[in-house]
Amino acid sequence: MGNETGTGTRDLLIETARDLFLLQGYGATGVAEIVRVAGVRPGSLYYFFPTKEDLLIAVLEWYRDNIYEGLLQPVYERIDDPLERVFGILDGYRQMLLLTAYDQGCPIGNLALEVTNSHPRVRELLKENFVQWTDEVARNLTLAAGRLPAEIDIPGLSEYILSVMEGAIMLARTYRTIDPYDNAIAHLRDYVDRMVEDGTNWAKPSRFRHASDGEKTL
Amino acid sequence: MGNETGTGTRDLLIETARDLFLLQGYGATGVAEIVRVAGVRPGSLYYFFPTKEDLLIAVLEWYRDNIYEGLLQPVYERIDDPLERVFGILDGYRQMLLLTAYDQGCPIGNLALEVTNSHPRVRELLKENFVQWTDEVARNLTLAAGRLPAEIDIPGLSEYILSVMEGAIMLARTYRTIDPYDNAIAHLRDYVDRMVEDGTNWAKPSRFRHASDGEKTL
DNA sequence: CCCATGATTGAGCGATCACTCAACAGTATA
DNA sequence: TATACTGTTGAGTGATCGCTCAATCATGGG
Repeated sequence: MGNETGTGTRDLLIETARDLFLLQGYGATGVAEIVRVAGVRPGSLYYFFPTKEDLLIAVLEWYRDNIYEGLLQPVYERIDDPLERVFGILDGYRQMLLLTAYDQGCPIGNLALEVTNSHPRVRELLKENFVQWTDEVARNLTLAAGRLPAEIDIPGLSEYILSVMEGAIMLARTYRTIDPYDNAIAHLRDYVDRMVEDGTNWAKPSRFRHASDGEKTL
Repeated sequence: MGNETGTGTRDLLIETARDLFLLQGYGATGVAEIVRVAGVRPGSLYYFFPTKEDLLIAVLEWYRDNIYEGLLQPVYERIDDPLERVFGILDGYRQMLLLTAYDQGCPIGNLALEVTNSHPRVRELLKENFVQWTDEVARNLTLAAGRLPAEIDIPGLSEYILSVMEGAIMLARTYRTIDPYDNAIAHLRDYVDRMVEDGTNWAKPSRFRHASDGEKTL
């Protein structure tokens, strides 16, 4: 973490690229723009990063290493209840959408669909970020497990929550209104509330009914 | 639709761009590549489309005008039950993920996060495609309304289903495994099943939190 | 002092980017 | 045949792309 040696140019480039990638995407952000905003010359960038993709990797590593300071801590300072902390995290993305007028959503989700077919290391880091997010949600759900059905699949539910959030951000950014996000979180809240209040009646989602599995459904 | 006049070059360019945008994204696909794959010269493209963005607009209009043939009809031929038709549509995306080895997800979702900050007409068409998809799901849910709670917000639930699907595709493409998609659809199936099987006990998701019994929160 | 090392400079590389345009071909109508 | 209109051609535009590199600077140790 603390890069105590050096002049700070490397960190400056990572943070500049991070912000520009978030606003414009990876492909739409040129190296020339990054170095111009950072106030350095192209050679300096390529002294630290062999390619533009290595800079993207460093940005994704930054997100992975700063999830607590940037995402969790502001929520955990306000909220103690583990279940409400999960919805607090979701509310953080809501604030981001509103404050940036839907220009910024989830940094990882933005990049995920854009660079999925690129270098394996990039995909690996996208996955690491998603897994870290999911694990943190799962940790909170485990702390609230007393209120949830015993047979609940906490990792699966956590991943489901991530799916809902990413999809809802996509719709909110496209529509440029918060309604799709609020609608999705409300449904999610209802789903979780049902587990809390009626745990014994909760059916573990397991029956996979894919048409591809053969039988014609009527 | 039936462009009976002309030589077909315009349609050929739209379909070629559609396929390349789906595989590589909008920004990563160059005009030179489109005309090379289509077997025409750059001048022909710019005879029909003033800018590359106008070609993207034509592609989005194509998706809007061909949702039935490309997405719904293959499902509706197999499945009659309106509720199962919804999950049949979702299974179509599952097949796409598997058949393309996670290279192709939802064509609209791919573009949505990439070009959200571009020309208003593009955003408008992305929205039109999402709304059309949601409306079709809502139509099916309405046909199945007899099995659903009377007070259910069908448009809201339809939009929620779209959120879940788009987020699940994002995760499946990043992880390069179908598990996140199956997990999300299973949770969605469970959510809908609960409404069908226990409609009277279903509460409209809005202000339903920690009803009567002891408050543990904070 | 000298030197090694880390860091920076800035001109400039070839390739590709979206895009242009004057010339021309094909076909139908007059 | 003459005119008009729809497409097509392909060389070529300036700008920007990611990236290179020999030269230079700053700094601390021996």
